[in-house]
Formats: sequence, C-alpha cells, structure tokens
Amino acid sequence: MTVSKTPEKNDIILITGPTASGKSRLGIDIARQCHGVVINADSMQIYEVLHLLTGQPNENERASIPHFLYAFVKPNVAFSTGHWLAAVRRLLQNPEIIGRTCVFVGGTGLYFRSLLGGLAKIPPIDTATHEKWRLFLQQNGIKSLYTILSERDPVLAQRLSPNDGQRMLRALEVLDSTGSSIAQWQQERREPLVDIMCTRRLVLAPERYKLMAYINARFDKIIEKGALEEVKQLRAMQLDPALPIMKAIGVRELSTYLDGHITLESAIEKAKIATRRYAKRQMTWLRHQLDADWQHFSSIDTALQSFASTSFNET
RNA sequence: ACCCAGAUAGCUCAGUUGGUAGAGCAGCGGACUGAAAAUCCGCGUGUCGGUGGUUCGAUUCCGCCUCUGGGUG
Repeated sequence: MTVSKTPEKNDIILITGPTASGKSRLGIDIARQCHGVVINADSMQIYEVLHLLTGQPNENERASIPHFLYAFVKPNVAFSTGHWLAAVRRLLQNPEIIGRTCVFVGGTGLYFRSLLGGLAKIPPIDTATHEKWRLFLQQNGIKSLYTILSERDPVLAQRLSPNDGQRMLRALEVLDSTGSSIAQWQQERREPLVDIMCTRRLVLAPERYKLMAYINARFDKIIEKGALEEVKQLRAMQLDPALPIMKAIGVRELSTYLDGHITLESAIEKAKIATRRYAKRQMTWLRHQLDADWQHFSSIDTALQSFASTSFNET
C-alpha cells in the first residue's frame, strides 16, 4: 500500500533538534492540538532499556497521547536505520493511526533523511561476511583494512578517511556480499517513504548557552531518578560492548564509576561533556544537512505559536 | 609581621641559557546515505599578575606592589 499523500488525510509533522532541547514536549503539544500520534525518530529511545538515560517520554507523557516506536527493541539487537524505516513502513499501515497526524520526534538526523529521501536498496548482509571484516580489522589493524579497501574499491577509499573503520567495514561487507560498490548502491534512485511535500518540518534549537544548561540539569535529574540503577541492570545482561545500546551516552561513564575507577561526581561531569559534544554534532547536522524548508525555532513557545497560527493547508 | 614557593590559554601545567610561548583536558568549526547518542576530519582561543629598572629587545634578569599556598612567630 502507498502512504496517503493527501495532507487532509495523513498529515505528517517532523520535529528534530539537539538533545535536551525540549522537542519531546513540543511533539506532544503539537500532537495533542491536532489529534495526532507521536512516532519516535531517535536511535536510542527505541530500546526497551535505559528509559531515563536515553530520555524516553515518561509514563504520564505516554499516557496523554499515543506514542509509537519507543522502547520496543531488545537491547541485544543491533538496530539500524533500515530496521527503523521498515518499522515506520509497517506502522503507517496500522489502522490505529490511519487518518491521524503523525508527529515524528527525534534527534537522529539520518532517520529523517531516510524517511524523506529513502534508503539505498542494499540487501541485508549475511552474518558471516559481516563478522569476517570486523575480525579482520581486529586482527590486522586499520591500515591493512584501508589497503584492502584501496585495492578493491578505490573510489570509496578515496572518499573515506583511512581511520574511519566503521565506514570502511560497511563498504567492504557490501562489496563482498553484493558484488558491487556501496557507491553504486548509493547512487541508485531511492523511494522516499513519505512525500516531503506533505510534511511540516520543525527544528527546535535553543541558544547554545541555554541548551548547555538544559543538558546539565537533565543529567542531574535522571541521576536523581535512578539512571545508575539502569546502568547496573544493563551491565547485568553482560551484552557485547560493541552493541549500539552500549554506546548510549552515560553508559561508559557511569560504568567506569561502578567499576570504582572514578568518582560519581567525575562520571557525571564526563557524561555531561559527552552529551554536550553530541549536541554540537547534532547542531552541525541541523545547520548543513537539512534542506532550507525546515522552520527553525529557539523555544517551544515560539514554535507552538507559529504552529497554531498557520494551519497545515496553508503551508 | 617575617621567611619560602607560586602567579603563563576556560582548567591543570610545561617552557623560553633574554628575540612576545605549547601540551593535556575543556572549547570551537566541519564531514556524514543501513552501528548515527555511531564514526571520522580540522582549529590554540594568551596584555605570560601589576608596575618600575637593566637591555637594541623582558613573559624570562633585578626592585617594589598585589594575590594564592606553605612555614616561623
């Protein structure tokens, strides 16, 4: 089935912004105003663990308006953009949301890009190939990996940094498993999942000094509410440290404290620093990777005002 | 009050046998097409506490002052 492309039937609102900007609250307020639902576009809030640490909406918020694609993935799963897009595709066919405004909220820029621009149709990589290259990197080092990539896919080698292990691995496993370069796959025409013309796009980006204050305050708050307990539980699962969930900001820092290597105070400070850097990367993305049609706001209130004063059909 | 040791980047410090200075951390800018809270690239941001003196030239040597540690009374 194709997603409804008539605005009056299935309006789509996209809301993004750096971490701790308040975009979740904005999303809920907007969804409430237009009898909509909130759909998660955040790569960490999909997991059914670390509710506090990843900033998932709390029970009250979730009770006030339907939320989808939150806390639905087991922590031992290496989720990806492709998985998320597939989940969205299924969700948009869900009778529960047909005809309702879909408010996508999240800080994962790549998710929004895949939603609006589609994703290359690269078939899934078999586990053996996937593991093979990771093992190769582990055993032979990044220089050898780059040498191999230069021989087998010079175009991509040219494009990547010789230190970008993650992208080199992806390039090699795609080449290995499909027989053609990832560059070729990426050039092919892709089908967007939603029609960009049927969307309203908002960016919530508070001034930097305010955002820093929000980040610090939020981390203190989630520590108070029990973030350490979440990390303890996660550690008890003894998961592969390479899994995405293990890279959630705060996990490493609080683990170092739990192992007794640093003080809690210092762990908290390090986690805040990591969050600030993340926010900075997000802001760089928002500045350069989004097209010009996104509306930027620095506060929830100004965003809401603007939203209330223009109905969907006028945009 | 006296003696000693300090005062250099946002922080912790190094250094200049006299030619206006550099590390770590923090910070800032950027890239990004199936791990994206990931991964990668780039950038020192400075009245060298103040003020006089010696000197062609002082952050560096000398005097005085201020402040901060430590010690003696």
